[in-house]
Amino acid sequence: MHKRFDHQAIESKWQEKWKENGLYDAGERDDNKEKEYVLVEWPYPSGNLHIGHWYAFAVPDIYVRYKRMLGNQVLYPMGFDAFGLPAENAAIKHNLNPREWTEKNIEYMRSQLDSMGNAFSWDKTTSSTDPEYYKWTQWMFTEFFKNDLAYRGEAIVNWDPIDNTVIANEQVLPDGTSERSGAIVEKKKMPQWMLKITDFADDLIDDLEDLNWPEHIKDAQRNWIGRSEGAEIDFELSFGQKVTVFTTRPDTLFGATYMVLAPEHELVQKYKDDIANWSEVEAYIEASRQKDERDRQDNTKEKTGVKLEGVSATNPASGEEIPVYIADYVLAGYGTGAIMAVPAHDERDFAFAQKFGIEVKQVVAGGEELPYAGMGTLISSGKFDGLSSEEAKENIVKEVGGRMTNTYRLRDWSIGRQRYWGVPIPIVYDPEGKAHPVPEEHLPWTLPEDVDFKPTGEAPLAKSAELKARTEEIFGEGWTPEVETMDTFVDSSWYFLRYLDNQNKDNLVSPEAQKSWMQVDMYFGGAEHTTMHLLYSRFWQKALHRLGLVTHNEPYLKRANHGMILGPDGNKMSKSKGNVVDPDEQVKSVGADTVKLYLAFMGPYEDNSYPWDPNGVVGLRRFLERVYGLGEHIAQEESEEMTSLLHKTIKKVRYDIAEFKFNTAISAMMVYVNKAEKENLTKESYLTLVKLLAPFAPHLTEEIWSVYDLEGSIHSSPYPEYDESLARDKEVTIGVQINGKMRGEITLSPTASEGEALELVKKVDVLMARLHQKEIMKVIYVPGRILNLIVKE
RNA sequence: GCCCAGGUGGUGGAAUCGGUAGACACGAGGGACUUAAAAUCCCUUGCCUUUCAAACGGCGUGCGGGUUCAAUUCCCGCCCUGGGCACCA
Repeated sequence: MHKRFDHQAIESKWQEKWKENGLYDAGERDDNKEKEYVLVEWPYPSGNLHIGHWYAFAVPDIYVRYKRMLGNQVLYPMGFDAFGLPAENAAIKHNLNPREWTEKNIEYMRSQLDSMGNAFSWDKTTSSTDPEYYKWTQWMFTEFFKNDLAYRGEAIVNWDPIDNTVIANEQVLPDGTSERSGAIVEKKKMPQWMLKITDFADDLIDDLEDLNWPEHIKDAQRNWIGRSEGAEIDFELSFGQKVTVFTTRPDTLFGATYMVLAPEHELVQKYKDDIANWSEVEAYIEASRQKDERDRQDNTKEKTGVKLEGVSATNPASGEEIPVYIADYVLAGYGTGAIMAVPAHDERDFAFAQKFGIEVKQVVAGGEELPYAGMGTLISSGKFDGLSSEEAKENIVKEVGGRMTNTYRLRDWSIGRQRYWGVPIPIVYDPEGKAHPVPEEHLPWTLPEDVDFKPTGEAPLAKSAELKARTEEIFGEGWTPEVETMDTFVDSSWYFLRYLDNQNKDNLVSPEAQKSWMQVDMYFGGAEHTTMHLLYSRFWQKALHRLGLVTHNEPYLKRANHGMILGPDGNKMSKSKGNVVDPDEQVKSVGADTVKLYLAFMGPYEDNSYPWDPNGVVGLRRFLERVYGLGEHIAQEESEEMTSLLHKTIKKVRYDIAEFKFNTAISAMMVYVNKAEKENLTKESYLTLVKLLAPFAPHLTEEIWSVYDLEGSIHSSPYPEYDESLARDKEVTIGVQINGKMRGEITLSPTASEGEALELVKKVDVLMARLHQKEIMKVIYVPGRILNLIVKE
């Protein structure tokens, strides 16, 4: 019989008590305890908690509580990533200040987060919009500026015409639309604040080696950074100018029969007087500029380009004169923006050469037909004939005075945003237009309030009289403020540091606090951050480390991505589809413990999506009621099997939590409860079960703990240990195969001998009938696993 | 095209080292209790053949091969789904 409990009364009662006692505060670091820093991605305060937040915060809480009960001092902080466009857009819509809107949301979300009953270290909380937080965001930016890691550069940027702002490469989706607004991204050339993430490209790849991250996440980062190993080689143009190309295949240099410059290549404009067909060339440049990024990247389209009449280049290996083209299949932003084209050994060059009637010269023997892009033996390459591609590479580069080098897909991170609700970039310009960092004494360089922030494409801070006056007052007449704000990914690139020392007025984080808590031991978060947040924050930490501002070179030791909770129909939850599951309603009807337990039970906590099943939730509620009702099965004694099963269960639950396999941990406890209900169990065993369940259902277990009048909180009690000898089976049932087919089973000690096993077979009629008058040729016996009898048919 | 992850009952999933495939939960079917319904309890539930019932029958972890006494697990070749990258030289 299930025993119902009043989850609303129980949950609010314990949540209040825990809060009163500060039970989960991280507190002062106690060096007698091992530390564990568990991080989850801080939420944007949209004003309403959704089921994804539950999945992201309540399930890791199982691990957090488990670690606490193991005796670790655990830091499990929560804060708010509160700058960004939604607040600004909501403020425009409701005609109020983004700060008001944000603060109201934070307050409300805080109460929703409390209803989860998680063991958050609220004493360490912070918010990106708190001036005491963004003061340090700005300070680090000025340090980067002083050390050439932040710079103002003319760059081709991604312009989002809906949000009216620049966005970073990482924020453009593969289909050329904006990750935020969905707008088709336009390319614009404009001055931009950039961070030199490319300086760390090699470190960002190489240091992955030592991280305990899933391989697929590392792969995705390596891919994103896109290191390719090759060489830079100089070609001389007919009017004496040198052009450098990048190639991964210097071994094919003798086969380079033409050269291509990107339409945006600076030399094209510079030497327009030398180009005989300039008007045609100019028209092509204009046309390719008009194409949006999607068209330009569509490699299924026919190649286009224009020959630069009157211009030629010299192949430095063969000495041959070769024609020069501009074509938009060569990208200005990658490599050197110029290529040597080898039609015989590159598919794209081949297609282009076919169309324009350019010579195809094979220099690598290998494939049956051209173009052949593989490696092979060199031919028609002068003194290099007969060498393998690999051998030839460096030799040829040396011969022509080139240099081996790497190039990367990764671009510097553009962080300037032409919007209001963000961290002001702490830069002022002197009357000559030179940029200066705002000195530390004037930080935080506050976000002005006197701004009409409706998006016009122009940065809203430009309209602030206060900011302008402030700048002139501090720096002098004619000085002007920078009016852009920072990408919100900057805010979240270092929040894990501020949590450690959230009250520190003199430093972003003290070395002592870092020594106590760094690095993040376990970082749970969404898969969508693999090439954005995770890459940015690794860069940030490395940049700080290079400047000697932090103690560690990498922020996160271990990482697990989780997936998404889908609507009951299997689709992504959305208001328009009407498939949104409201966690508040669920908490009200079945309770926080049940919601958490259900989310943990759906499947392993990994990058996989699960549909919400309204019936499934009920099953977990039933389980909790059975645990609650199990108190009525308490007896003076219990069977040996019950004791053994308990120890097996403890072993499995401990193992599974450590592996984030919360689903099988729960099912193991279900198995135990199912059996205990049919028999009896001692009070001691019952309370052991309750402790085992405590990380999964913190409210109900605390309630049961108090009913039995036990000291303190269950969540401060030690997690159950198991006795290996009791957890071991005395008897096991194993399968018996005849010629590899399962034909029966026998029950015996896991250490029984082969002879004993064969004796037992004789007692099984079914098996004996099969074996009748047959000779056993071979016996395979794996104790505790299988008995396989090979007979002559 | 390249890189990564995955494909198991009606559903979510389990099988930790190559050793009884389908734990646990949901759903479904049958029964008990009830005036009735809900809740709860008990039984059945991978598929197929034959059967009153069944099995000591056959099949079965995307498909086709292979290794092995034994394969969801290892190897080779495919197909499909999801994710990342992509005119990146």
